[in-house]
Amino acid sequence: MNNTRKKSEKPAEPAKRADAQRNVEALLKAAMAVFAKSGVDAPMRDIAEKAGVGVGTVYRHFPQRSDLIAAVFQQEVDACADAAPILAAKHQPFEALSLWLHRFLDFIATKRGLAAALHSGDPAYNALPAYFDERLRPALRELLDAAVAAGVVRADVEPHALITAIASLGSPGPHGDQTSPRRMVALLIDGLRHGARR
Amino acid sequence: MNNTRKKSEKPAEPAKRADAQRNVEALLKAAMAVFAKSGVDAPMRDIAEKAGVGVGTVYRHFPQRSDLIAAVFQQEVDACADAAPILAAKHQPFEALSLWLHRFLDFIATKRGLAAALHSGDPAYNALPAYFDERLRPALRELLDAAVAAGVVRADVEPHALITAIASLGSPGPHGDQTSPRRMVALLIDGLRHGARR
DNA sequence: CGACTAAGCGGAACCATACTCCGTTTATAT
DNA sequence: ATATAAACGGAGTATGGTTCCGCTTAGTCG
Repeated sequence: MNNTRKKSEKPAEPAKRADAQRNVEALLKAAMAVFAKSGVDAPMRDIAEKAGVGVGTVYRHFPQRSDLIAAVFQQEVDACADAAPILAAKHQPFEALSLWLHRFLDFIATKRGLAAALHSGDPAYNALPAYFDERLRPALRELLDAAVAAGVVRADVEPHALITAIASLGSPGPHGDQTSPRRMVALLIDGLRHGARR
Repeated sequence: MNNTRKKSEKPAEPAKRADAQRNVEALLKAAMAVFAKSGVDAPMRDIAEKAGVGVGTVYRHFPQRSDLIAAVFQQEVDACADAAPILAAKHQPFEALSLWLHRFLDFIATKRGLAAALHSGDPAYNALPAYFDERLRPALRELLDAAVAAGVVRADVEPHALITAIASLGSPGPHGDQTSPRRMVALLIDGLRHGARR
């Protein structure tokens, strides 16, 4: 939880100051909370205040609002993807899969307004969907393959399709669906069992 | 093109002044142009200026920005729906269908940011998707039925599904598809011919 | 046709919020 | 302990939404 950097550190980096490091972390945490409560359009001041820093500091680390949003988003995607192997180690294949899908749904549900931001055409978000897919698809594939190997879910479901489906179930969109996303996802998961090898 | 009012006029209306009427029309026209060029987040002042009125006038007729957006949207949906019978009268069934689907695609393509607005959770937009469907589905159904009756397209395609599909092809969304929407729609239309009765 | 009246108009003024700038603070190296 | 440059904070600036109110003018009535 304290370190999301997995890639090799570029030695070119002149080693950030300790307080700067702390502030970046505080900002990400604060932003995550504020975004969840007020949506991604929440005033920057609120985030700065919640993190206990000045707005100047926010802009030092995240020159554009969209940079902050993207950073928070990536952090949460990372957390979600990282949860997959942990669940896989702790549970039976099917249960791990089911738990993770609900975990992913919860993640989507906190994204009030993020879908809107993604659709806004702002080029700052162009890389996000790819990252989204790049991280989550392999995570889900592991879980799915394990469950298929155990013969408890059918083999003809694409990870990407599942992710997309749950994402759209989780965000209320213009389709006016009022049914509980959790129920719908549960239904979807039941569907996975249908036609399993065993 | 000069009259989109189809419903019966409420006699309770105290008859608007002629200049007010003109201004509303000018505003809708200006807003349509500005939205198409700069997206639905375009500054109100720009719209007011383009329409040749003051911002106060905009707010007189459309108290909320979303009211203007909704009005423009409805007007364009009406125009699109009204195009269906005209095309049907002028062309062979398949050609009419194809032309209308492309017409619809063009409509969607001008909606930079509208999808985002719809997803924003603002209750002002809650009624729009229903209106969207209510107007366009019957229009498409006519065209589709005619084409099916002529035996040139398959019979198992739902109007709603087609509308949804084209809408998502037309708006660039987070799926990162870079392929030309026109090409994709053409493909979709070819798909409609597959399995036709004759 | 001219006066009257209120609907309608325009845009200055106000307010909220993104983003910038720069004097001050402070972590770190020597 | 001192130097120094990175980092900080928040006042300041720019932009755009929304309100308010004195002025204009369409429609009416004598």
